[in-house]
Amino acid sequence: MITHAMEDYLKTVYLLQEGQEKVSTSAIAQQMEVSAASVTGMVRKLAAMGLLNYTSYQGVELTEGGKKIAQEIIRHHRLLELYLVEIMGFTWDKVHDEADKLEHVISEEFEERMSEALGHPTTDPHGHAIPAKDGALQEIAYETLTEVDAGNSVTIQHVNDNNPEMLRYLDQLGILPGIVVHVVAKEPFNGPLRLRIDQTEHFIGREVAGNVFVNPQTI
Amino acid sequence: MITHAMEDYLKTVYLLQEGQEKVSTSAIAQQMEVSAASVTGMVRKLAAMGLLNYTSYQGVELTEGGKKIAQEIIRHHRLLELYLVEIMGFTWDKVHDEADKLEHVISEEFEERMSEALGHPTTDPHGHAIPAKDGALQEIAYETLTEVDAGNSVTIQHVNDNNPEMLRYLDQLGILPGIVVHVVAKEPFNGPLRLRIDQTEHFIGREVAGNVFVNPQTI
DNA sequence: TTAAAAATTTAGGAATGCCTAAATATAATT
DNA sequence: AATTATATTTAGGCATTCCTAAATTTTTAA
Repeated sequence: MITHAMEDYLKTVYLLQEGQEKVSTSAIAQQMEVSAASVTGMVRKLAAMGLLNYTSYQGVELTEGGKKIAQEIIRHHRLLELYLVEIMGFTWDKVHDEADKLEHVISEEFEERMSEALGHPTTDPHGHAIPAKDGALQEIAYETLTEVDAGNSVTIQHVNDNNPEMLRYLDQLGILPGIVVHVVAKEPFNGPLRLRIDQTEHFIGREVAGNVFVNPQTI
Repeated sequence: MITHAMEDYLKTVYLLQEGQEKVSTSAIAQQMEVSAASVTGMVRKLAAMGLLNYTSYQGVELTEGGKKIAQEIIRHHRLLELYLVEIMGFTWDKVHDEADKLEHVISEEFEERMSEALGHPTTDPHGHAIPAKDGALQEIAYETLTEVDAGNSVTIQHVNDNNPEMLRYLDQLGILPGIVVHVVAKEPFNGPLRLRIDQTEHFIGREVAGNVFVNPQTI
């Protein structure tokens, strides 16, 4: 039987797994804000269930079965986020926490009816891809704004969704998925980035910039 | 800290409490499908938290604090049921189970946005009253169809929502809240009831009739 | 009123999921 | 290669929520 906690672990491993193949227990612990010891215990259980492969001290890797469950939960989460914004009128900073709770309890029918109401969407309000039903999610490892050299224009792809305050700030600046941003300059010593969006200039710090993922191609 | 299990206990006690003042542990156990021993344990904990009054062997009674939490959960449940039917297109037999899971995890904002989308409704799809925010729920103890004498007409008030199969059956017959039913006859030895709804006659068993609550007043 | 039946509680235990502290394995550095 | 630092696991515990079986209290009935 899959518990909510197990679903959370599988989701976390799935999202951390992008790029790398093996995920360390400490990375999981940090992401989930639980102790490393707790992760070891849970990972053993999930390995015994065949949902991931685990070798002591070597990290974990999801099996196909584990991936399927993770994708299902991520689909729930992202559909919920979009539904909350588009249909229910939530602001985009509030939906992550709400979706984190709801993702574990909604039925397949609930999922399907949300998808229908939204016209079977493919991205959530923060720009993350919504996995298709039983379809893999292949998110490209975009670079963040901090990595863009001055003088280049980029398109915002997605932003991290777990910090409501930062989301409100980004919304205020108009830094939203799909928007084109020109990086005018980057101040040295981890100084602010000077951005131009639609003739308006903004200065944002490196921490914020590191949470904004962009498409390197200029449009 | 209030857990989901505690919320379920408070909700159950609240609904059982209507009419009587004290609720026995065995009644709670039967309703929740857990052992009587489990109820004793939980009831002690809830009493220690000041959410209900409990005397050994004498049953329990919610305090004002306990009532408030119960009402909140019942409001969630019934708003969810109506939202699922009216906005999301669920059939009325599916919404009870979905609402039972969701009622514990939705935020106050989610509750408020549902209420708004529904125009601040006062009854759910099965005819149960939706408690107002911080408002008491006073459900009159209606009689069931089994108690109506032959020859009388009654208005369906509400139906029990926990048996999907029975709900589909009632829907098929058109036995829905607000509908007027004439009890033509009642066959002896716990035999069927002969009903007339809009010129059409139906025969239903006593078990079903016992789950249909009606208003004794003829309209 | 006393014995039997029913209801309720107590005792002891299991599963889940988290924790801290101590032990051990791996990686990095001199 | 030895030592230090870091990462990971093991051991032992705690809270929650359920269970069964045995003991106790209350109710019912002879």
